Amino acid sequence: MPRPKQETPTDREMEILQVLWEKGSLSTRDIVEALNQGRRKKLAYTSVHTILSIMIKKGLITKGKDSESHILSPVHTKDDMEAKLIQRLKRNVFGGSTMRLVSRALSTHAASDEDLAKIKQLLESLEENDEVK
Amino acid sequence: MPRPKQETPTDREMEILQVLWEKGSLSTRDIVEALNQGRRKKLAYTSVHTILSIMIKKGLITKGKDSESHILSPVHTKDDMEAKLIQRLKRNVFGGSTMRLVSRALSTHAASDEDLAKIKQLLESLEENDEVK
DNA sequence: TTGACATTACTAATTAATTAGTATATTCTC
DNA sequence: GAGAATATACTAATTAATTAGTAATGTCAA
Repeated sequence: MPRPKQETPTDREMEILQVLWEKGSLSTRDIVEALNQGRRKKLAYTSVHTILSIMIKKGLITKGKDSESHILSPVHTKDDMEAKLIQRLKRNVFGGSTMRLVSRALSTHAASDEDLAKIKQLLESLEENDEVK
Repeated sequence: MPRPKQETPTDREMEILQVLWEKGSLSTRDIVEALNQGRRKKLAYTSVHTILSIMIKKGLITKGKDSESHILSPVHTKDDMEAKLIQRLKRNVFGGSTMRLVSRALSTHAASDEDLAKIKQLLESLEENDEVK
């Protein structure tokens, strides 16, 4: 058996999704231009097109109806995808522990004071909700 | 150009590294057995061997000297690898923001009260260190 | 030492991902 | 509408990852 189909986006696919989440639904041409913005080695239109085809097959993006049939939109929201990818890292690397993941993230690269404050706020609100799992 | 060489471990490679970090240096046979522990579909010895060869080439694991030439050990510590993978996710998905990553991790799947307390403690210590970015 | 068994190396097959060239279809301009 | 320009589809080539079979090597007991 060969490599299994990857349900989560690859790096390149992620890059494309980021563009779509930021700018909304776009044509292939627009996506290519956004990707090549400030990039040493430009990607060929056709290369991007191939990846987009794969992403459609995977269900990561979808074509518009009728006259917008060449406009591409993300299927999942950015939030959902972020959650899914965190979930994956948590499972594969941190033995399913959110706590371990967060600790590592914080101790490796300290955030700014502001950020720490925000995280604290978030913690407070979580405690208020009494969201025990 | 084809797909770029992946510097970070794949899922299967990660699984092997987890075994090595937990049990220390092991022979191929021991790794195979640990992997197949409680697994519906067992992996063939040779399949694991091939992956181990790739991992050696990548510099993820290394062979012992002389009489231990068939004993395999991880090159990087678990902590280092965790940090590297978090870094990667942060860059590819969260625009490089630790804050956004941690927020998503916490809001998606709430940790237990104990865990929240531990994270709070961690935040305190970070603030004490005055470790700004 | 020689045969049995276990370990390791080599080879192969399959699919995913990435890149891009060529061909076809569509659209816009004159 | 014909020709040019642009957009999309089809095809292809290359490498990584995953799986595993077969060959070669090493080890140990009789």
